[in-house]
Amino acid sequence: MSDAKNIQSVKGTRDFYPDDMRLRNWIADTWREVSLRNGFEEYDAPIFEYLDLFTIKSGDEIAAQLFSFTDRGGRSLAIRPEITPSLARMVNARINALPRPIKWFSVPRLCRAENPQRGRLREFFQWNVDVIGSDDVLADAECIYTAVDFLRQVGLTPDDVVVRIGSRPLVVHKLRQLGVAEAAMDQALVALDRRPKISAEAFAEQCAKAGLSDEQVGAICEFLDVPETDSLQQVAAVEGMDGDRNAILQLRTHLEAMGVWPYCRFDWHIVRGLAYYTGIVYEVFDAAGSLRAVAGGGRYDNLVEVLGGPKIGATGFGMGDVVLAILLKDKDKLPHTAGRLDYFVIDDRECPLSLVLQVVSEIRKRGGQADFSYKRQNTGKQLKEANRRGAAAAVIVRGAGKPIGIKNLANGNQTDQPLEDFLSLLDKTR
RNA sequence: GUGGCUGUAGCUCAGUUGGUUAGAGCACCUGGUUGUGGUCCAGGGGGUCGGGGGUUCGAAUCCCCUCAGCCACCCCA
Repeated sequence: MSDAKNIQSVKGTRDFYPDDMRLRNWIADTWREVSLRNGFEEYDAPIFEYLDLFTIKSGDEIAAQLFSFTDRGGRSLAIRPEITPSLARMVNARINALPRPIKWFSVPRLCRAENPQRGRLREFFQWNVDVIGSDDVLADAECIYTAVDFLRQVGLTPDDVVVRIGSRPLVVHKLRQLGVAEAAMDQALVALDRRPKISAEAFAEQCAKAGLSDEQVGAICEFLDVPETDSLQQVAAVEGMDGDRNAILQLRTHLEAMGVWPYCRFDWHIVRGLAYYTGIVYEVFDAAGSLRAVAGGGRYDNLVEVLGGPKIGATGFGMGDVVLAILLKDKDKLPHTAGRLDYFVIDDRECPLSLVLQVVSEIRKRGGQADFSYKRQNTGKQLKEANRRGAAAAVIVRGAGKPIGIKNLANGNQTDQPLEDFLSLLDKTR
């Protein structure tokens, strides 16, 4: 092995040791629990797809951001950077058979060939929640409610996180009123989306590139910058967009009725960078604003059609595990999980190993988590091992026909009883 | 993909203007304990100083390349 090489994990990837895996499972399990109680059903798709599935929606430049390869049959494939296109593909395939609204969620593992930074890796997990087949703003409200339901469940309060809600049609409408050309619209929105993240000079440059005049930039910024308390009157004053205005007003009414409005606020700066959003959009941030967005989403009524399906309304969001974990750690909301075991079986005195193995097997047969020491050593050592393993209790076996001891390792209390009684108790609590 | 900073045991870090065989705490393992744990005491394993090359009598230390992490761009589905 003189030519042995130390191969490290690939840039932007993570190893999940048992400690890390417990955290990952806790996050994913909580995502599932919240999804299910909000009426969403789980789906999944292949981890790689035809490259075209991803480029159709977002253009060829996106190809630089994903891991693509050619298989032995010459097919251009890519590891999924998001799951929404797969979702659209799956929904399209059975569009006439699925009862609507389609409320689905997934916890896919995704890969993007980006440069890793704090809160951004090349491989990560993302909770996706979508409602397809409804134009009603109730669908948007349900998605936002589900996101907040999760945040609340893990102990985050309105002091910790905020859902900033915007409306693309509102901003587009305003830009039209200001005389911005349709052709410049997408670029203008991209500039506005970046505004909080870049310098004033860079923003001016972006706007100039989009063909906006200084007057137009000044007017739209003035419109976006109003205090949140005035945002509703502001919407009411806008003319000629009744449907989208009503959606905004109803959204707030629904979220108030569901009791999650304290987590939310209108913020017209939120327009999302991607072109395919068509309605209400939102992003979840930490209150201090020191991290990237924890989650983001909105309505995308054209996407299913673009991917070869009927024109059908859709809305949803994604929440990544990386920023979320950082936020939870900052806020001291991570669960203190430890390796756990129900019983650690110990042999006392001259108890034969075969009896220990029998007891272990009987406990396991009844669904109890049980383990034992591979070493035949004194009771003290075995108890030490039991403690190290995080066992709730030690089962001390003394010999055939003799009572066993059940020692609670948290408080040291020990009770003796016949093995049969112990096992039948396990049967009952099973 | 571009630039800046960083890189010493599993973890947190020492390591003095380059100078013997690179250290500490925690963690891990073993023993003290023919026998009821967490404490304590003693001992031990584990690092080619991220990797490669160069300068030098001599490199963890200086130089170059590379890999990775963090940060700023790009991008953010």
